Amino acid sequence: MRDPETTLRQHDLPVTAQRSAVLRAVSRHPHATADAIAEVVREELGSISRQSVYNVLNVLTDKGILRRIQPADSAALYEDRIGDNHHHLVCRSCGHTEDVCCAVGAAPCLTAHSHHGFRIDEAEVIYWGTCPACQKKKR
Amino acid sequence: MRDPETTLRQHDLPVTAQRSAVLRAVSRHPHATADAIAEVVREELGSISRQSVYNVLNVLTDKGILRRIQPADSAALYEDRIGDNHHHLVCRSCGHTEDVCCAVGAAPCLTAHSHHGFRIDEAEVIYWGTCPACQKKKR
DNA sequence: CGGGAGTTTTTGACAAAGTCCAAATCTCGG
DNA sequence: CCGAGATTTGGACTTTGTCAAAAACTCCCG
Repeated sequence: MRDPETTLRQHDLPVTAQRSAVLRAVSRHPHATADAIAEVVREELGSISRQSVYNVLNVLTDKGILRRIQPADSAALYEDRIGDNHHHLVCRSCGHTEDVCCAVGAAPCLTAHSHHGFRIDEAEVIYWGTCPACQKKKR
Repeated sequence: MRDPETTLRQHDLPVTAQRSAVLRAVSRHPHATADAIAEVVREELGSISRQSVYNVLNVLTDKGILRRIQPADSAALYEDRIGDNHHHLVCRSCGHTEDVCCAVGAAPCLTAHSHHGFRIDEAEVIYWGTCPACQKKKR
């Protein structure tokens, strides 16, 4: 992603230190929670209010600059990588999350078509499992 | 599903009024929240504590008698129908949820196989869209 | 460069959904 | 019918997030 200030201006958003720092934090820590992002931003700026982190994340998500994912049993996670319709792989025991491109090219069952009269606009896929580190621990 | 008492005994769980009533409530109201289930149970039993509803739902979910789904921006929902790997269709504006059998038989991209060293045990799919009722309202 | 209108940020209260814990109650085998 | 062990209850607490009003800031414009 290009630098935060340019990104903000392209979307007609006033540039503020908080917004730039949040963007940088998300970019460097994909799949971080709002709380984790706040901590990273504090290292850069010294301080930021909890509410501002939420304000910024909400605005950026609404504008389509960030993507929010909300796996079960976890706070919302944010990521930088948008527009490529990738999915996620989440570890049941530690929550570690990784990106996954759909294994099968066209993914026929995920095409947005109509069912039950619904107008479908997105198919969200989460693969649940156990990450390598947690597999080791259990043994 | 067979009657609640039989189901409980089959899983070596002591039969209690609360458990039976919760099972009946979920069976008759698929995709209900813990709160909604509590209300239904109160109509049957007169009262039940919030904590008991959670206790029962957790035990039943752990035993595999119920399935819990947790769509973004919603409390957890519970359902009766398990073991057939169906997916869900959720309305973005009213939250209404319906079951969907995977449109394509074998759903190749959802087969549990390994990625990044993860041991994958489930692929969860949520289709997001607008239900017929909400489509009408917007026009 | 300075002023001001309109946004953002901050602070602090509040809300929803669950969990934790200890005491009271209930279930079920003997 | 008894008692050990499991379940239910009530109340406090936690986490994640939102609301609202006041203070601070951004950026346009002269």
